[in-house]
Amino acid sequence: MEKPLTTTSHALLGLLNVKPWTTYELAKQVQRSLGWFWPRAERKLYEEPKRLVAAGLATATEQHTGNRPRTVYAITGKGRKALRSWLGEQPEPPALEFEAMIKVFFADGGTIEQLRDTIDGVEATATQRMAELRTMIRAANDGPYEFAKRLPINALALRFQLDHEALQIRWAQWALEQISGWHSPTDADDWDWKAALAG
Amino acid sequence: MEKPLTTTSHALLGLLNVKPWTTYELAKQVQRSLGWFWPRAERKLYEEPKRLVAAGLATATEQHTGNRPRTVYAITGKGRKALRSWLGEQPEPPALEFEAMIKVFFADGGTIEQLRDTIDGVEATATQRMAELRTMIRAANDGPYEFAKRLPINALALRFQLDHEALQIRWAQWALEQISGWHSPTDADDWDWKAALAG
DNA sequence: CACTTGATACTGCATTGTGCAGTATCCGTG
DNA sequence: CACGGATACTGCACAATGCAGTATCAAGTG
Repeated sequence: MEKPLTTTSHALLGLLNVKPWTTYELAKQVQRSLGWFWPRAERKLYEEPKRLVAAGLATATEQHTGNRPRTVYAITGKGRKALRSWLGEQPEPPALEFEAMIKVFFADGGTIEQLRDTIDGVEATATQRMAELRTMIRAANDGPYEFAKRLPINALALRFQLDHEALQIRWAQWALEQISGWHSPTDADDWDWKAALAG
Repeated sequence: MEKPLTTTSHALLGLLNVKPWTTYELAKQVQRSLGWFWPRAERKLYEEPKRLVAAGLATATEQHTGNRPRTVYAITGKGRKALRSWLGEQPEPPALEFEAMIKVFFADGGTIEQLRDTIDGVEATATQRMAELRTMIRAANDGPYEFAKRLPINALALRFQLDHEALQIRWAQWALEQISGWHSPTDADDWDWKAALAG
């Protein structure tokens, strides 16, 4: 009995469609690229390819570096077909886990300083992630990229990530400005929340 | 031995800090509000409050509607203190799960039509979610909202959600325009991906 | 040449979280 | 009074995380 493949399975299949990888490379690559919109723990990435092999969608080749073994995974014809078919299915709507926003939403349980710190943190984190993206883009701009064919679709996804981080930065700056006149998280004086939600 | 509380525990504590809820109400409320930035399955929300009670952060009161039992949870003083303390801790960076973006990123495994459909779907989903948010805002604008004190912080979070959906719509429209001249996901002709990532 | 450090290459285990099915009861409407 | 929809849960299989633990290998340092 083969268990139905998950989104994570298909995501890895997509990576294998680019080229063969060792599990370790796969894990690093997911951190670098895929992880921006499909974050998964390293642990998972050591398990998941085995299912692809079990389903005949990939092959595993045992190799050695001296005494240390390693497994190289490659996509099969059946795998390419499964990927093509999956690309035509309706995706799940996006899911955002944003702990800092919980802290904003429940800021009435704490102080205005805590609220300010939380929003500051949002800006700092987004700024840092934006810088990481910029570094990746610079690398692609400079060196001759290994997979030139993938550059256009790569750019589509990167454009979204960039804007996503920029949105957080803009929101945080706006929010800090808004709360600057508040006395507490629940006492916004005569702040016009209706105006804040217009447009 | 009390197990350490999770982010989900604290999120529920935040809700209980607003008012007491039955588990069912809690589950519905999470779908309506908290779920936008901390989505959790209904199943979880029936389990989690028990831990709050075990830790002394909430109380559970058994009630009855005729023969049907129900549990009402309320926050305790210790719970309020735990919430206040948690609000001062560094939150995890945001995590986005965006299946459609995987399909964009690996579009070279399929056809340009699939890519177009995927991007269309992003726009449709975001448009629908935006409409849901607008409905909520209208409701708050009209009726006298039960928790007027929470309106300002509520508006901060809502503003982000609104912009988050708007970003997806704008990105999808932009992406559709970009790919309109492409022959395949890997043949973007002379499309200038560097320009797409500038700014 | 021995030694350290960081990258490579995994596995085990406890726990969180999901999704679906299943089991009731209650209430309003026709 | 039958029926559908809202209320109020539980069980179970499975997905996924996070952390600790176990090695080997390659490069640089003294």
